[in-house]
Amino acid sequence: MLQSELFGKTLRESPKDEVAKNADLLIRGGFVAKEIAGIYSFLPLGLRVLNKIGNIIRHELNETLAAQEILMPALHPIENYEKTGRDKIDVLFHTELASGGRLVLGQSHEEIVVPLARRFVSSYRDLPLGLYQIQTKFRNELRAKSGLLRGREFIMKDLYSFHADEKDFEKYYEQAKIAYKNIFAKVGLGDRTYLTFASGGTFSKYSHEFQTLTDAGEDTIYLCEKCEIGINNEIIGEQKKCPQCGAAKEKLAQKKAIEVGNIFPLKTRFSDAFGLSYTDEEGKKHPVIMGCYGLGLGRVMGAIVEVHNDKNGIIWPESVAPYKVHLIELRTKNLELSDDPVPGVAGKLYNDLLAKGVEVLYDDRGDKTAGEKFADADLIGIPWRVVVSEKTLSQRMVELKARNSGNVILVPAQNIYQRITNP
RNA sequence: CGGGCCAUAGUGUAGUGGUAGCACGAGUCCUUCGGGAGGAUUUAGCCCCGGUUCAAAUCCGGGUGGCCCGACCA
Repeated sequence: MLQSELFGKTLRESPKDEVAKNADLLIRGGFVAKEIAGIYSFLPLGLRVLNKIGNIIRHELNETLAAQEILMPALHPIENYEKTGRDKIDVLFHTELASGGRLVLGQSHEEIVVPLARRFVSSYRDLPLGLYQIQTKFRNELRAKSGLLRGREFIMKDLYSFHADEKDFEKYYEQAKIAYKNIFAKVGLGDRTYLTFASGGTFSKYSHEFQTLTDAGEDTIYLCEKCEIGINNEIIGEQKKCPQCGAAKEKLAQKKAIEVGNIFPLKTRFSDAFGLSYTDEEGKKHPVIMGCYGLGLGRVMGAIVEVHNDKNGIIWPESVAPYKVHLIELRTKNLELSDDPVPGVAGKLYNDLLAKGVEVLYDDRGDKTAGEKFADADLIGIPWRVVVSEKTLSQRMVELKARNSGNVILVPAQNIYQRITNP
């Protein structure tokens, strides 16, 4: 992508109405733009990050959980919610059809996916089944806050699993923990995201959250260093100890964290409500056992920014960075463009990297000073910065800088690919 | 939903009753250009409604919106 043509611009100053670091950096870097509180547009850079996160999730759910991706509607008939008693949930947005039918905007999709599954699931042979989607959710939060961390409209992955019995469900649930662990590791949050015990509500003793440690988080968890798990405030309040090893509350470390995902057993709560059942080998009918697994993409993106930044801007983990390489040309002073070797070398490197499948943002802007380009590169936070200038070309080299370590080396242009693929 | 702070140009700000200013951005020109360059010139603004006053960005009332704290968060 030529940066001269990129939609969105960096801002020199922090927006005055954003305190949250994630919103500040994402807005200044040109990743997102705020529409109203808790509702953001994703610009080209931000969308690329969001899609990277989404594809990591897809890969993991497809491979580890054999789940299948679908896409369900955002508009839901309220009748389905009346069947489950969730029509009274206060975060629901309500609307209606021109013909008068009442609708709600989806905040979760049990009321859609269960009737959907009922159309096709009738035998034990149809189970187990995992269905997921990545889709916009709507929650009429009383207070949106913390930038992308708590929005009123947000992209979420929601997975629903269907099982013949408890045992099969539990097996899948444990696999889901592994899949989630893999996902958070891949997006660069692995070292500070903890499986956390939370209340199971009415249908189970526990559910589990995935909590990323950050002071920007709105939850308080208790960390058991020994078990490497967290315990949610509501659980610790009841039990005063680690549910896994029994360590006393006083031995646990109190931390601020943001809930980036959750998984929980639904048992038969929704299958009962919609009559979702199957017939076993002996012709007997049983309710389907369900689990539900959520993961907020925007929230993950915000959490990554909260965790990976310095005073100059974002430091994207390579797996989710909008581009792998930020190629910067610094044109030579006192030379006509046609006499300047810099754009030619930079342009060739750009095309060579593209041909090898490397994602490159090419800062070809001719009217920006070096300082401005470097400041933008730091802010945007692409992992590898490559500078082509009169100075580097005088040594027949280009400069390679790692955003995370700050290490700078001079290498021949043709060695860049090898350097960034085997650093 | 309770409480607090706030609302001036695309962004950040100054202006506390008397002609709305500055910086950045954006446009044009010149000189610059390896860490947010300099000069010239142009562009663009008082959230909305009502009230007080000769006169309101400024004071008062009511909206709307934003941020923060709390409550809430299947």
